[in-house]
Formats: sequence, structure tokens, C-alpha cells
Amino acid sequence: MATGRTHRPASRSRGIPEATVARLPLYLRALTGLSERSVPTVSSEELAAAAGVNSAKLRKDFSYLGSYGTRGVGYDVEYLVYQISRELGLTQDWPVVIVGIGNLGAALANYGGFASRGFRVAALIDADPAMAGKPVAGIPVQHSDELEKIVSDNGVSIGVIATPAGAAQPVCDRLVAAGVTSILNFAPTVLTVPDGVDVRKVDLSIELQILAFHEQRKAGEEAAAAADGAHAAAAHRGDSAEQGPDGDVPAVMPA
Amino acid sequence: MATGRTHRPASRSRGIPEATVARLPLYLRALTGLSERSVPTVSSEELAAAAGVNSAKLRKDFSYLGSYGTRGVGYDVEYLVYQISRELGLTQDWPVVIVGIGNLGAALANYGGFASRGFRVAALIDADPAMAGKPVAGIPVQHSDELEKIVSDNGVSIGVIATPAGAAQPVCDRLVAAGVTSILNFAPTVLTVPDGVDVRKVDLSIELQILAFHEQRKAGEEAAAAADGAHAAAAHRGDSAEQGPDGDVPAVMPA
DNA sequence: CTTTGTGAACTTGTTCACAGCT
DNA sequence: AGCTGTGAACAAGTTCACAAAG
Repeated sequence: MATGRTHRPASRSRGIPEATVARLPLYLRALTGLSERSVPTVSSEELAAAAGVNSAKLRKDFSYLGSYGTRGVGYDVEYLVYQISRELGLTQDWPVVIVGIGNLGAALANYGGFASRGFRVAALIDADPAMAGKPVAGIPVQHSDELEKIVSDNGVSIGVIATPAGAAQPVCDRLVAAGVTSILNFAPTVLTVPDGVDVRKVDLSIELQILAFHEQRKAGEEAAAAADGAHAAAAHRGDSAEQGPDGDVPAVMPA
Repeated sequence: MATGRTHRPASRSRGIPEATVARLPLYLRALTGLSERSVPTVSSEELAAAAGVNSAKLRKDFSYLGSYGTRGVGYDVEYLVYQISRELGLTQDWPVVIVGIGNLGAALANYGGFASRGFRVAALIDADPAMAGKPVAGIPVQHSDELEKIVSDNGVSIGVIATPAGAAQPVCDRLVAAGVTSILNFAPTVLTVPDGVDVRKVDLSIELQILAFHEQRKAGEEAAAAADGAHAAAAHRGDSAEQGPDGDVPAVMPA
């Protein structure tokens, strides 16, 4: 069971805090933009603004990677891109399988940013025999019977689950048994995996519920500021306005 | 600019820590499952296992909501479902607009879990005139020209952005100007919003990069354990195996 | 005797502020 | 002079462990 264990944090990996790791992709994206515009160097202040964090945090984050900046000048864009890419393991190729080619699976398969940065869709897998052979995003869908073979033949270590909730755990078990050690789960279920396997989840309804909570609080605050003496205290302003919650970071894709 | 400000944490809302808020939807989902199976009461231990967290954390989380349990017995499932729903603001109806009806937007529109819990897709909006009128998930797509009217007519306060990266900021600006105060962003861009507007992001490529980092570390650890000679015993075991990173929580949808 | 609810210890993450390079 | 890199202060989040309640 994933939960019962004493469980070490999965955090600091080579001394790099998990919170920092979660921000590196953000910095990398901002840097890639600068690189494309041929900007040679950037200060912590500028880069932080582009990534939507504050500069002290960014400098602290970079300090875990080493001293890649030049005092009085800033950071060399190309060099930083390389260092962060290497740190994230993007200098190598990661074959990925997507299981569950419904609306979402197809959207993921079509997501361009996939191929661009180290990841390659090695196979699309679906349980529906009618889907087999049909190309999605130029890749023919394969039947789930082939799952184990596909994973081992391609040396896949990252699997994306985009199946309905009910199928997620069985699919997960098969992926793990076949050798996958990192899973990105889009199904609304808590997956149970053995130690040593990483699971990250992306959950639309949870995100919406968190927004609803804050939305409700905003409304309540307005009411409290106006109306009689219910509960809830003084309407302190200056609430949100930072990307996501501070701690962690999910992942994206355009339409 | 969202970043430059001194910026208060967006955290504790009515004294409920952000980390707790992010877990409430998880508890709610587990409880809904129990409710459907007509389980009357549940202990912190059982519920925690179902939600994939540890029981002390769960009890602490619930303590912020009040004392809804019975010592020696556990929690009343129905009562807890109600309390958490209310806390999250799910007892009211939240009209949502989805902007950008590509592969992903369509997947989101088709996501069932949407309607089930307080959320209702009020409109689908796309910039492509060819899409206008075409029904997706039974809802006719409307052209972006109508965005402002749709938002104000329906009292929409939550917007979902599923456009390509380039369109995200302009769409965001228009949504906010029209009255939206919570945004769920699927585009791979940092959005800049005024104070008082919440943004959460869901970013596939960031999630994959975080997985790649840990994946690489696993490989490196094996190599280190094997040193230069034979590959044998693993270094320290007991790494990952908890859902997502600890701090934060994204959202879901099946295919 | 079982299980909650919670102060207190501890861990992780963020921000400050300034010494140290260039 | 300007900007990085970082120790030290602070804040948030997690876990422990046990008293209080049923």
C-alpha cells in the first residue's frame, strides 16, 4: 500500500528540494523563450518576472544546482538552459506510452510540446479493439493486449494514464509490472503503487473545487464587509494573484 | 503584474491552510464512494487509506473544519460529505466557461465529473468561426466575440482556458475584464492577472519533466550502487510512492 | 478500549538582507 | 556599482504522541 509506509518524502533527490524541482521546468520554459529571441544573458529579476516567481526564490533555487551566474551580470541563457535540461534529465530521450485514447488521450497525443522536450510518444494504447490500428496524431493505436510487450520492447519508463477511473488501477498495475516506474495519472482515482514508483496526478475536478473554495470565500468576504455581524472577520484584501498555489506545480497542454 | 507585488500567500482563507483545502476534494471523493456503498461511518485510518494520505494529517485537516467526528467511533459519512461540500462551496452551482475547443477543450467539455459536483458548463467558446454552432458534448460552440456577453449574462466567475499558448493571455484578460475571478489554465504560459483573481494551472509538460527528473535520479542511483563494477544492491530504498508531490494537488478527468 | 482532536516537535519551504565577486 | 549566492530569520506544513471523549 502506498500510504501505510513510514515513507521518505520523495523529496530532496540529490539535495535539490522538491519545490525547486517543480519550478525548474518553469524557468526552463522562460529561458527557452529568451533563447529563441537570442537574448544572451538575463538577471534573476528579469527571469523571475518571466517565470512568475520572485527573484530571491529563483536565486535560491539556482544555488542548489551550483553557481551558474556571474555577479554583476546575470545568467548566461544558453548555459542555464543546458544546465537545467541536464538536471531534469531532458538531454536524454524518454519514450512515453499513453494508455486510454479517448478525448483526453487524443488531446495528449496531439500535444506538440511533448516531442519538443525530451519526450517521445512511443505508443498509444487502448482497450477498445475497434480503435486498434486507427492512427491518432499519426500514431496507430495498439490494443492493450500488447501493453507489456510495448513497454519492454521500447524500454518505456514513463506511462500516462488517461483511461476512465475504473480502468486506471489495473492499467497502472500492468504498467508497473512491465517495468514502468513513473506514472502521470489523469484518471480521478488514487493509485496504489509499490515503493520506488512515482505517481503524479492531474485532476480537473480537484482544481475546480479548489477554485470554488476561494471563489466562495471572496463572495463571503464581500458580504461580511457589507452586511451585519455574521462570522468571518475583517475583509483583508490582497489575496491571490500568483500562479497556482505556491507549493507545487502541475503540467500543461494547449488545444 | 502578478509577480512584482509583495503578494500575500493566497493561503489561509478562513483559517484553513491551503494545503488542507487542496486535500478536501480528495477526502470528498473517497467519502462519496463510501456513501454510494452506504457505509455509515468511517475512521480516520480507513478514510485516510482511501484518500492516500496518513491519518494524522487527515485528522488535523478535519480539525480546521470543526469537530465532526465521534471519539471511539469515527466520522459519519453523510454528515462529512455535507460539511466538506459546504466548505468547498459545492452546495451552490458554479457556471463555467471553457475557452478553446480543440482536442483538449472537447475532452474537458465531455468530462462527466464536471456536472456531478456543483459545476455546470455554461458555454463553450472558440475563436474559429467554423466551430460556431457546432455542438460539442451537446453544447453548441459560440464564437469568442460573444465572450463578454456570455460571461456577464450567465454570471460566470470561473473560466477554463484550453487555448494555444499564444491566445491564453488575451483570453485571460478578456475573461477577467468581463468579471471572471478564477481561472484554470491549461495553456503552457504564465498568466498575469490583477489582484483578487485566482489562477491555477495544469501543465502536462511540467509534470513530465518532474517525473523525468526523478526517473533520472533512480537510474543514477542504480549506477552509483553498482559503482564501476558489478551492479548489485540498491542504495537507500523507500523513495516515492505517494500520490503526487506532497504539497499541492491538481485536477482530473477520464477519457 | 477505541478513536478523535490537538499542542508541541520537527521538517520543508520562503523571504530577508547583505557579504562577496565581477 | 550591480547582481549573485547564501546564512539566518521566518512561515507553512507534517508528524508525533497523548489527553480527552465516547
